[in-house]
Amino acid sequence: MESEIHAGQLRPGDRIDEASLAARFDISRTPAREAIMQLAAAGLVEMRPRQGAVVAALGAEEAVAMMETLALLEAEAAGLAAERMTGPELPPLIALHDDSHAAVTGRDSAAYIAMNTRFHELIHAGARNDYLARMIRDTRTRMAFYHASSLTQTARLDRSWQEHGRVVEAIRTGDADAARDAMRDHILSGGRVYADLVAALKAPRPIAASDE
Amino acid sequence: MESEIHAGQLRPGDRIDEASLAARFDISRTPAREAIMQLAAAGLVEMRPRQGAVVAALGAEEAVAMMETLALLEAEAAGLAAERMTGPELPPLIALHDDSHAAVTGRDSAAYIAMNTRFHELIHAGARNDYLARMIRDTRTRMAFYHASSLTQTARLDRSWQEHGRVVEAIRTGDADAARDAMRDHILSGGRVYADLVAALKAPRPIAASDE
DNA sequence: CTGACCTCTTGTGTATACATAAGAAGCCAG
DNA sequence: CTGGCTTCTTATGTATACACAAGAGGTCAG
Repeated sequence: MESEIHAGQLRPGDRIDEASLAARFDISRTPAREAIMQLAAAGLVEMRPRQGAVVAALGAEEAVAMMETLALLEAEAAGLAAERMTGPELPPLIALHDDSHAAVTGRDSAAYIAMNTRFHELIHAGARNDYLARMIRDTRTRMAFYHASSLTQTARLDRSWQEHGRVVEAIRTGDADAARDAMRDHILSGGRVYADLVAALKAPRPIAASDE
Repeated sequence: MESEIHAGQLRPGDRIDEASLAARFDISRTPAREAIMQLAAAGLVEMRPRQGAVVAALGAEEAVAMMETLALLEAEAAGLAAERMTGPELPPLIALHDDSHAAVTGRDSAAYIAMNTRFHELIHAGARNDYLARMIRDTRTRMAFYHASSLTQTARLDRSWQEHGRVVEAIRTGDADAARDAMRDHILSGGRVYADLVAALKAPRPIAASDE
């Protein structure tokens, strides 16, 4: 549903019609309405009384605020992982990082993106804080529109991989502060994501935002 | 609605019946159902398929995770406020802090709690990050049950006020790191909130949790 | 020709009725 | 007496019908 809407092509500001949605999925208006409310709760659409739901459009300030917050949350997750990851969890993380290098040299964006996702998930799990992990997930969902991974640009794969390496090393040595710094830098990627964000917000169909 | 339910006496684990809720407010089941779903989206109730909604019960690990995350978020807000609060915003914060001292010496918990809320709101506003502020609000809402302010214990008013003082001083001097540390310590209040949390989780009717 | 008012259409908000599955209670067999 | 099965109740999930408000379009007056 969420993917149906967002993998589909809906631009921010577009209206979502209950009746159309119901007809499209061959269901009644009631569950369609509930689905819209769930999207509204997730922050993907905005509901105005007596006016229905429109796909949420992020302002520049809000987008920057979300990036800033996401960097904070991811950094904390890395820091906690550095403190809390136990022995058996470390090898899989290192192995994944090593494996992902093949995707970099092979310029295989799709493979690297999948591995990147898994990489971050492993760290979230290692942080031992489900609430923090949930906030990260929610934030990334809300940014989905503007967050079409810039890892499709093969030039960024190597940079991302090196940044991952810093994170892994900090976690491996149990250096929480270093892990936080490395992850924050990774998410913000030297600040250039802000330029990407502004570019995405100005584009007629926002697609590229931050890399990781 | 949310206040109707939580200011009312509902214990975690209690079921929420759509029909009863509808009858209680003299509305149909449809809006009652929507209200329940909103509570579910806010994390206050948990919905299980074909089983209805029950008031969310926090496990010990989850409660600790939320406290840990809240401390992170509040600390960041204070740090950002130290960097971003402009001249005109500072005097009101300092004035509020000074005024609240009267509530401490007078052992007026109600007055201090109100000023405490305002105190944190001023800092959130000064952080210039609405998304961060929203996450803090949401987290506090989810903890409402276990967060019945321990500031009703007059012995903690003085400690809280002194902690506020550290935060104000750090913000006043623009020391972001100090502001973060002071706020984190304030929220966690020397770690004793964890004991409170465990106590609240064990109590038949959880009421006291953290102070601030 | 322009602007305001009226009407009509469209879609949201709400109520009610029906389908269905989960849980409880009662019954029967071992 | 106990355990399993069947039946029934109850509440959720879904569909449909109605009420109403907002916006669009047309018409009439100036």
